[in-house]
Amino acid sequence: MNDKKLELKATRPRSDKTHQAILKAASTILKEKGYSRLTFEGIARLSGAGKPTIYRWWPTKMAILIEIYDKETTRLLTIKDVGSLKNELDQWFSILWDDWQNTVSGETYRSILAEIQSDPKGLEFFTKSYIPKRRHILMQILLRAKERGELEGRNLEAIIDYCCGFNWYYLLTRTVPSKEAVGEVVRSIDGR
Amino acid sequence: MNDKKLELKATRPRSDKTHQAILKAASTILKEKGYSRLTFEGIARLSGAGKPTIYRWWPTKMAILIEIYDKETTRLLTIKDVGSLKNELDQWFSILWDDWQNTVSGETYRSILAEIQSDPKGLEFFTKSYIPKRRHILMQILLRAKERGELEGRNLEAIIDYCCGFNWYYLLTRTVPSKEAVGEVVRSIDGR
Amino acid sequence: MNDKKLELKATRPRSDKTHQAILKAASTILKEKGYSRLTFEGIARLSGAGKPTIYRWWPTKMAILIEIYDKETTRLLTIKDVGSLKNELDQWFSILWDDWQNTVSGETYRSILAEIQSDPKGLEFFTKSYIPKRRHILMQILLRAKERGELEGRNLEAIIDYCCGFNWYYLLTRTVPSKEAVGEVVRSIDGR
Amino acid sequence: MNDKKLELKATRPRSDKTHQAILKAASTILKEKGYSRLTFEGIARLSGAGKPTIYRWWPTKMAILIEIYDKETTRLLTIKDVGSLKNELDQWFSILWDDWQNTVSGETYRSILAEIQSDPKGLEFFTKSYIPKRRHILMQILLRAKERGELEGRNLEAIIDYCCGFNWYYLLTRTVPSKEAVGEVVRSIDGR
DNA sequence: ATATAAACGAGACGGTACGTCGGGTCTTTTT
DNA sequence: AAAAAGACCCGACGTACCGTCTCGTTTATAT
Repeated sequence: MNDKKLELKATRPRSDKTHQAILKAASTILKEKGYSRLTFEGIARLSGAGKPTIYRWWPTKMAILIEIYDKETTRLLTIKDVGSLKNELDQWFSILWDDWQNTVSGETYRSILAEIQSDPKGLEFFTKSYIPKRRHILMQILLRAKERGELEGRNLEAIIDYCCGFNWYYLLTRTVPSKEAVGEVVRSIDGR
Repeated sequence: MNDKKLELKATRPRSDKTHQAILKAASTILKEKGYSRLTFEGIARLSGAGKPTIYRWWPTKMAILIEIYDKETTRLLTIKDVGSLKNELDQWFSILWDDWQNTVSGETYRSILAEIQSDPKGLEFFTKSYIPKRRHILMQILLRAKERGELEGRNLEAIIDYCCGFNWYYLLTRTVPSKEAVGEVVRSIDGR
Repeated sequence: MNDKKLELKATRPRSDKTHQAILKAASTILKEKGYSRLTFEGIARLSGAGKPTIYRWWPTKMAILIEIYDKETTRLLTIKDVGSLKNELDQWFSILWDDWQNTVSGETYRSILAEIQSDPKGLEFFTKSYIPKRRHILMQILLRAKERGELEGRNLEAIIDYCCGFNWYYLLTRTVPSKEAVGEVVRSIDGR
Repeated sequence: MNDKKLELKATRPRSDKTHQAILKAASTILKEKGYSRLTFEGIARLSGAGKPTIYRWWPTKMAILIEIYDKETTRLLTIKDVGSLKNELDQWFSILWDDWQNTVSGETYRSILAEIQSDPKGLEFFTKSYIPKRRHILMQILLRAKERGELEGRNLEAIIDYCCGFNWYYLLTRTVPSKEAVGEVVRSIDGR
């Protein structure tokens, strides 16, 4: 992937302009029309790219969605150690929902969850390659807490399951959790 | 709806045979081909019914899915008071996952969650009319616990949120929660 | 085909308006843009019909071409017995080329000949079912001459071959035979 | 074209290997898949050449077809004077059909005829530059006969028209003329 | 028993989108 | 400077479903 430059070929390079135009178009459609109107046809129309060009680089809708999502959410990858489980969890929820609410990333993630219900390969990729990366962030928070002596005897994976599930529940019903609701989840983890 | 009998007309009644054939066909397709292959066209083909007949009674896919789901899950509506929060929660998780795993209801519920991502009216109906009924079951369990003096100062709605979310998380990734994972969730509710 | 009415089915009848609109559109495109621009896509666009509707009734381009051609050329089916081989042949050539030049039928027939070069089923249909009908007209002229004692010992099928071939040669090169050229062919048949 | 060598430049010469590979590939596809599968894309794939290379040297499919056809049919250019119109015509038909049947040239010529129906420039080239060369062969036969006193008052061009037409008729319907059919044509020319 | 009106199967219809093939052109590196 | 090769935009392919429509047939009341 990163050693592409090593296998030099005499060939026209991929057009970055087109690449960006396609992502932009997809993202725009998601924002303005929503997932149900996100079609390869429409992306091609709006971006000015040809359908075959899109299929060449993103064989499934999932692939496009993932790339859009990744562009918007690099912030999440680092939750600073602030010495308190509660604070770090609050920060995690806060950053996540700030993103999901204020950018297209919420609609994008919702779309990914819909998409994997009808695309087995997408499901495979998402659960095997994508989710772990994102669970990892939360796991680090929990492990730091453990080092501090908290979370004795707790099943950290299960905690992550219901934390994520909590978020998915709101996302999929197009609602936003109240501070109190988030507070309850955090309390259920750090035992008050 | 219920006063249909009052406006008597000389008219042919709805055919129950066709009604059942359509539900059967939809359910079969869900089981054998999955959500992505569940189409009105296919249901009509398999059931022998005409497409307009299906549209007359179920204007959206959601309507069919809900009816299929309801047929399979009446059991869930009653969790007996066994005097222990932990036991009742265990029972709730156990019955739910037993259903989802061993009948078509898991695939059906998963399909509903996918469907509401692209059907605003379906989302409206599901969140306003359907989810409350199902949250109610869990709420009763929690309220019974509260009467026993447990769950002091807890946000019961939020607890239900992450309980359901936990289930959705597994359902949508086509996995099944381990006993340990369920145990962790239960523990997080009843505080060990 | 003609006893369709006997096997009555309760179904929406084929829309004649659409049927005619499609033929009209195809014919217009042929006339204005030529065979190379005759596409199902374009016919659908111009006629306002859906592509599937067109494919339902005319599985190949050939089928449309044949129907267009038939609409324009019923005149040819009857060459009157005027008592003279030469006169009847002249009449045949004259009517045929009058049609081919002044209506879309020339372009249509040319298109058919191009089409059968890449559509084996079209070729099969055209040679087995269509050409014979049209050769028959010429054959009747020759048989009438034979009854009058002309064309002794001649291979009538071969005569038809080169008569038709002569016409195809001009049609395919987008030229029109001169009177002298037609005269020469006629002379070669009736032996001056 | 021939003074290319005069404008010597530090330039890479056209690769004859590639040139031959392209013709070979085109010819192979014609033989094995037929005209409808003869595409620039496919030729590039099979020959290993890039599409632009092919377009540089053969701007249209016609150009490739002509070059393939020419490679196979140099024999035809000389029909010996054997002192008899009938014999020379027989020889002409015989050599032509022997070629068309036993090499890829029949499929090639058929393809050219299809191609000119959708390529105006190809038609122009074919009728103006190519057909005359081939008609010339037949014309020489007829002129020799005329010198011998035959074909008095006949329109030689028209005779060539229907001779060629006769051949095209069979070629385009993927049939082969019988000896009797050819005999009839020859008889119609030399008047028995 | 008979008229009536909705329910029904069948499937045609105008559409949208699918995923793919091929046509020509462009841009880059290699020779 | 030509060759080579893959990327590109584009148009069309033939198919699957969508949701609506128009048919002729069936059938349980309501007269």
